[in-house]
Amino acid sequence: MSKLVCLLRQVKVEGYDAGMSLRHALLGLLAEKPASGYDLLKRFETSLSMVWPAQQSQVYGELAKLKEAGLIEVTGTGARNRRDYGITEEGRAELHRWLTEVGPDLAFRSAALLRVFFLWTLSREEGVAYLRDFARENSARQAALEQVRDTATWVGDPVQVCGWLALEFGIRGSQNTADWAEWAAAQLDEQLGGNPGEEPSAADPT
Amino acid sequence: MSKLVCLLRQVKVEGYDAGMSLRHALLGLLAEKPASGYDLLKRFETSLSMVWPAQQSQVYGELAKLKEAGLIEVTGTGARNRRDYGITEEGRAELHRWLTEVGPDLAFRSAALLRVFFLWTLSREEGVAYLRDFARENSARQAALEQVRDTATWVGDPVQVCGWLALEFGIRGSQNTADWAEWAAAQLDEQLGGNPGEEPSAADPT
DNA sequence: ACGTTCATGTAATCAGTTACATGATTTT
DNA sequence: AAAATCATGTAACTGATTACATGAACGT
Repeated sequence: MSKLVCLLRQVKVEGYDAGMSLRHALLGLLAEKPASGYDLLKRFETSLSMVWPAQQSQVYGELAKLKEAGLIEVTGTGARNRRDYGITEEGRAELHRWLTEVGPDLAFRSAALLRVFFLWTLSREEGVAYLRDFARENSARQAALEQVRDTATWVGDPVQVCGWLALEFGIRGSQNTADWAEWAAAQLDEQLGGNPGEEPSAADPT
Repeated sequence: MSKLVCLLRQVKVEGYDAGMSLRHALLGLLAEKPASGYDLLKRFETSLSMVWPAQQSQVYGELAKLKEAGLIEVTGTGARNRRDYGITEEGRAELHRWLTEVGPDLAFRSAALLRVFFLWTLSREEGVAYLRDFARENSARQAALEQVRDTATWVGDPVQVCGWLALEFGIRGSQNTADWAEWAAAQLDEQLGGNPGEEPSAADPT
């Protein structure tokens, strides 16, 4: 087995949260003010899409479960079969528990980074192109997020402040990833210097 | 609707890869050399755990499907019912397609970051504690990964180089996240300055 | 009248997690 | 002989995605 594999045995990753993130995301949104499934859905398509995307069917399904569990309740109805949900005291308690008692969760999945492990199967040109493309995509996102940040003011409202903090994470993360990808492209270009052709580098079969 | 929500409408996130990442991860690992399900499993528990964790049941199940699809084949058997799989030409072609034709995928999920959106429901102390804890966890991971990096040499073998690039991403990402979390804790402390008690800040109900 | 947006749901499927189950081989 | 490790699988369930389906209200 390779060195990297052996060494990484020390750095263990604990499992993906205690699940239930969508459930708590809905509670968090409803803690601000009552809303319908349709309203909540739009939040998942915009502000929350970067950290926790969710589908329409999932949102409506989860709302039904939350109502069943007594964590939210119907607070009003409107035109077109609209139902507004509000968070209950039990719901607020559960949200608080999730935010304070469940330790932070470092787990994440990235298909883009997974591919980096297998870049050696490509030619040098292809591998470098992949990394440069990744860098470009991240820079583009960074620019878009920065524009959002600079268009509004964030002080005052605590709800807005938290959104701004998350946004700033997105900006820094995109920048960081873009920088890394450019660096990695240069490294790959250098390390695989003696392998210019279409042929992927041969694996050492030991 | 709040400003953040409106503004973020511009920054759309395309869906989570074209799925199938585990499938391609297995192909990538087998592209290096033949291995058994058990061998592959250990890779997912170590080097790949940071970017794409996978369970035992999932690995064995996916191997059966890959074999069925003709992307891998049994290349040998050993003691204790062991079967070694090797990648076929079709498998290599599919891996190449995944690495080159499917554009990079920026989507990711983070329960930790999701919680940041709802930190305003906590007292200032609780919110700041959450962020500082997050910073600490990320610094710890950074240190662990740096130790791994500094224990081995990475030049020469292209397979190792790619692992090293991914490892470096983990280090930079952890550092970046830790820095952000410390900064965010300070911001939260400052912005919510006038709210020292146990009481969460009231939401603006407009 | 007609198209769009609002608004909710269901069904089928796939991906991922946890738990259970079994037996062979190697190490102590 | 017992314990640990190697090695594979299945079953039940939860979480997530895609597609289908419907209808009310609003704007033009």
